[in-house]
Amino acid sequence: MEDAAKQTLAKLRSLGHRITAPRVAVVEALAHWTGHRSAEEILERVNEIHPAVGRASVFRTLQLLLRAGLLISSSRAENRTTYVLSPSGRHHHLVCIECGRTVSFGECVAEHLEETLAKRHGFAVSGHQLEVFGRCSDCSESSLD
Amino acid sequence: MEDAAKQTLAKLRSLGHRITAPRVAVVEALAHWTGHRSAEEILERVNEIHPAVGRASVFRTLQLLLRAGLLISSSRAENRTTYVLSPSGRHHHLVCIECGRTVSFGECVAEHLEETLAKRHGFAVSGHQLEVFGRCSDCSESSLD
DNA sequence: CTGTATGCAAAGCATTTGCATAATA
DNA sequence: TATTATGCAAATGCTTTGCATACAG
Repeated sequence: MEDAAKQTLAKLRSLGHRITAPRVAVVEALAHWTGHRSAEEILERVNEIHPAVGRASVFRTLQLLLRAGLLISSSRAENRTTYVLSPSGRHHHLVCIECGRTVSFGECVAEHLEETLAKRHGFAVSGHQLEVFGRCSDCSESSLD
Repeated sequence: MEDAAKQTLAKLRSLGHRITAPRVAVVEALAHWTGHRSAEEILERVNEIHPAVGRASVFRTLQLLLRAGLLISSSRAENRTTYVLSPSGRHHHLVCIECGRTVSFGECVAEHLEETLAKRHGFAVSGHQLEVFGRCSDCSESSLD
């Protein structure tokens, strides 16, 4: 099993949640990719291996992971929400505002900020997401509408 | 009219889009707030002054502003997408992963990153959003489910 | 055992779309 | 005047929910 999947499941368990087959399946599906995926894509992949897992469980698991700070979501791509597993709670990517294509990158410039903000606003910070918007090379070539 | 609204409309016009009453209404509604708002809230405010403006125009205008890089969206709050006007294309905020409350902040740590990423990935960068996730003070007090 | 999680299918809703009409530049 | 934008209302899906059943701990 991928490392990210192990970490994620371990953290889920430590929060008192049960480790069930559907949850393992969703986490493994997510861990198989590096970029953002829609709930539908995740369901499809889960069903290839566990046809019995229902749509509802996928959505419930995504919500659980989101609340646990183990998953990052974005609404820019097309018209659906997309998700990336992130045991560290941090994610950084470029998003094309035209076609929704996303490209992840590693530079993290906000780690020290988390502490400052946590103190200032009384938040228990669990992570962050940096989204850089723009047009990808393909979309830049076409007209701006 | 707020400054942000003027800037936004000017940029829209310069991109070749027509300045219509519904668009002005949406932009003014957005400029009236500092935080994220849902499409429904925007529609309500617009209709208080321009009852004739329809839901579809609000959504179409939001999409237009998004593509023009003048608006930032987030999908964390509750189950709806929320929007903030941002003529600069940049936005930074804290989001509570439990109740969706958002708090904006000014520190920008990504400006120099935009250039690097633009070159490396061939993106025409138009802005960015930094979302810091966590539990707000109220939600930290309640159990973690 | 007991409380949690699941699957199914139907319900709920935010968002989009088609089309005739109206308004901008 | 030619185009672009609008309103209406219905259609479209994504996401959520109720409930009886199955399962983790």
